[in-house]
Amino acid sequence: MSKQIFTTNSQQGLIRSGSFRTRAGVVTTPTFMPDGTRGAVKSLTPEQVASTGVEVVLANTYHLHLQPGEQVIKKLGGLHEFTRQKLPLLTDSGGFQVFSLAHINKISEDGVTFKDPRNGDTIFLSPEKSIQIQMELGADMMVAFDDVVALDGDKRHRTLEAFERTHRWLERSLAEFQRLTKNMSATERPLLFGVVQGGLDKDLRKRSLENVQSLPVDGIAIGGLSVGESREEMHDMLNYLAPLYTKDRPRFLLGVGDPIDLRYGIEHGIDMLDCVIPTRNGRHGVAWATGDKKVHLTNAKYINDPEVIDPECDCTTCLGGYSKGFLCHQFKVKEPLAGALVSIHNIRYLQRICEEYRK
RNA sequence: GCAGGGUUAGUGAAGCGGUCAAACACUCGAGACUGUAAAUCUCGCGGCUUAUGCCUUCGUAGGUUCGAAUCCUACACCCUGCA
Repeated sequence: MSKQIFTTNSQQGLIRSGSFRTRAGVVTTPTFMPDGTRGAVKSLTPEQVASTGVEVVLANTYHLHLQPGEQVIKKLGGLHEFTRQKLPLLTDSGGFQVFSLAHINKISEDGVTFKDPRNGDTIFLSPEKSIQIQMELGADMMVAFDDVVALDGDKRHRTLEAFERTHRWLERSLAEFQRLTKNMSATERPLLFGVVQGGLDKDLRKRSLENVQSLPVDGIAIGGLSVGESREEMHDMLNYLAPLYTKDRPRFLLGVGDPIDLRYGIEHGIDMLDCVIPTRNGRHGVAWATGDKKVHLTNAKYINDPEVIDPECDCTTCLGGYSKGFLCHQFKVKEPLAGALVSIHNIRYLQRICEEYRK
């Protein structure tokens, strides 16, 4: 049933480079995708985002549904028109909020009831609802609504339950997706990613992957990692899954983006990754420099430093000549420009890593 | 000149006889952050440091007391009334 979506350009062992088509343009892989949760990559204009060379930007169903609501965005022309972002847009399903807001949600087979942490409003998300919202938003790529389990505490016992529920929810997500796209042409139809769960249980992970790959979804998303487990545990799982992927569809590792993990993922067959860390760290004054060295720009030692963050970097911040001294000062006086400049640098740092694997 | 009020660690500001190296906030120093409840959070912030440890601090100098940042005296400076 599933057709060939992904075109491989080169393959070296488990590492592959290629491309696939979305209705908003072609995506080259491996690729890093910054998170624009509320419709903006925090503090950056679409032009600044584009300057980093990234090809896809994320947005979030949960957040945009809460505010301003998908109907508002639809009225204002859809996500692209609304956010002025021309790059292909991928919306996350809200599944991650099942995990991150676990203390204020209630999961049932039908879906998840959240308490809005801002004002206490009750909001309900289900597989169907999530797909409907993503469709209304106008996403080019969407993710099925899944059930994510934390891996660092006493919740691991939920792994089996979440694994099973994620599959039932995927079938519902897919059915809703097919219902809403049945009249669309191939060129206007968005893409749907199914999510693999299973925690740190290899047998569950394998069955989950086989299940997702057996369905006519357009892409395979690996979820439920980087949620509290150790780096070794995460890498072990990525290594285990690597030979099990089919070649016909893009593989998206959800939420992973530390340079070390990014490389590990790509070297184990991953095509796409998203992560908040380059922008969050950027706003918090932490930049990466060649060798994955962390530069804490707020450190007192940088206040007189005339050098750019990384002389080998080709981002607009480094090419623009912004010194560590300038950035240090702007962070200390809480000027938002500093966070924006370092976010650009960090996103570019990750995208450059991806580009190295495309050769 | 007379009468009040005040002077606490980098800053502001609690404390008003023992449990005070001294609340709290900020500044400052360091760190964390992986499908963003995150321009957030954590730790440290007199000195020595392994410390439930020692030493030096609460305008200055004396005094009372077993014990003082806290009470008394003098002095210095600041603020407010009356002249």
